[in-house]
Amino acid sequence: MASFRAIKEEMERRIATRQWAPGATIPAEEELAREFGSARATVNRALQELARAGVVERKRKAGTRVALHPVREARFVIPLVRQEIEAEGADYRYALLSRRVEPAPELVRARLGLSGEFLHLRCLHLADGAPYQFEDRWINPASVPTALTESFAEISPNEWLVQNAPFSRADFSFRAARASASEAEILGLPAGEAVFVAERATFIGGAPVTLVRLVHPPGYVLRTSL
Amino acid sequence: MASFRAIKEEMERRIATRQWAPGATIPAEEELAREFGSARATVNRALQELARAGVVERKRKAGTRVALHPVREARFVIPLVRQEIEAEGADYRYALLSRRVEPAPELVRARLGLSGEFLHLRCLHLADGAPYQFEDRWINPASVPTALTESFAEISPNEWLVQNAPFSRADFSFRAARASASEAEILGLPAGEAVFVAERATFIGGAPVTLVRLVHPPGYVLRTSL
DNA sequence: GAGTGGTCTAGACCACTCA
DNA sequence: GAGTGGTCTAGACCACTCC
Repeated sequence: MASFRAIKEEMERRIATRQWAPGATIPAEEELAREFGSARATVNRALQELARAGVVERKRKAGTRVALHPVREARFVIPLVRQEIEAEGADYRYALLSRRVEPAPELVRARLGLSGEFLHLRCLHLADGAPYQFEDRWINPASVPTALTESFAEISPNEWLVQNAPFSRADFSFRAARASASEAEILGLPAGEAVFVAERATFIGGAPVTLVRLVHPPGYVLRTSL
Repeated sequence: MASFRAIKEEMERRIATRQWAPGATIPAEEELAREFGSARATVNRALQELARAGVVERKRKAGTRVALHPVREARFVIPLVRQEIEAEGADYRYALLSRRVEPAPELVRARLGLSGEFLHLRCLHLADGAPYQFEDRWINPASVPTALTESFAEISPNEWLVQNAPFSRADFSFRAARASASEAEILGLPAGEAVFVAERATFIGGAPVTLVRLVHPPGYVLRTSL
């Protein structure tokens, strides 16, 4: 009896020792199942996990090949701003700048694939009194109806949504940009300063939940390790 | 007949509509299998994927609950520059700007925890003839001795290291910055333009391998999804 | 057309954890 | 002890893709 974990480890070993060389096609599932004395489904599970990790590439009919350039994956945590700030030992404060229900602009339609009225929130997160993150958020009332009855005066949309709006898929993007006039004013920066912009769109079962743009002043660093 | 994808989507819908509320325990696999008219293994696969995505939490005997704090981690792939450029259908070119063996400056010592002579490479990656990424790299000859005999005239250190220098740990950081005078010149930008800077330090068994600083002109976006 | 991976089923046993 | 998820099997059919 061989567990799919044991089979996966043995396969990793063969790849590491180049017994299965980069670019080479490895035996078909059925043959491996015979070799390991297991069911094909078990071999299949091991191979699917390796494929997801980028160690092998699979195609029907063509078979399974050892990846030439193993794709490394990194993970990073998505912290609550508050936790991020408090972890640095700084004092966290939150301020709601505006709250409106309004039609989504083109940018939001493009990202979420939906038009109509959204709840639009703008707020500022401060660390020790200094602007740390400007949050510009659009919430889809069809997915999160209760958001319409929440004032967000005391709790940030960030924290509220974590508690009230699960999602199944999220798209992230990160870029550098020059601060717009309004962003510069809100963050207390000279116009055109280099800011770090993170954007996140979340969906639940295909329906858009929220789109948020987070703007950080210079000095902010997103870190991760592997 | 219900596919595990269809079942997963239906489950996401129930969570979205709060038919299954955050924190609530959902029916056991066997019961769901009866309801969907499928095998328990199929329901199990749908639930495992939801659990991996952080949408639900599962414990033996206790059952499956809708997660209160969905998703705390995102993953992103670390592509080779060349693949990144070619994936966009652009023409990739590489140019070595300089290659020297020299003492590590303070910044490198701080990041890698090691002083002494390093191989210092500066190069440029172009997409359709336009600067796409400026790479400033320091390689530890103690960890990668064969790097000293490689000219890097034809192959970028990026690709060469993937093939020749395994690593066991990596630290990443991402930030926005204003381009320095030399960076602006190399990338063909006005001085002070907002650039996206990625930094990566890699280690093998505790010994530093390489430190690289990658600078991208405005317009570059790091994407990931979950 | 044929080979290979993708998925589903029905049943079984195991492992963990709660009461 | 008992309930629930975790995994495995043996067999089947399907879907994609190469030839």
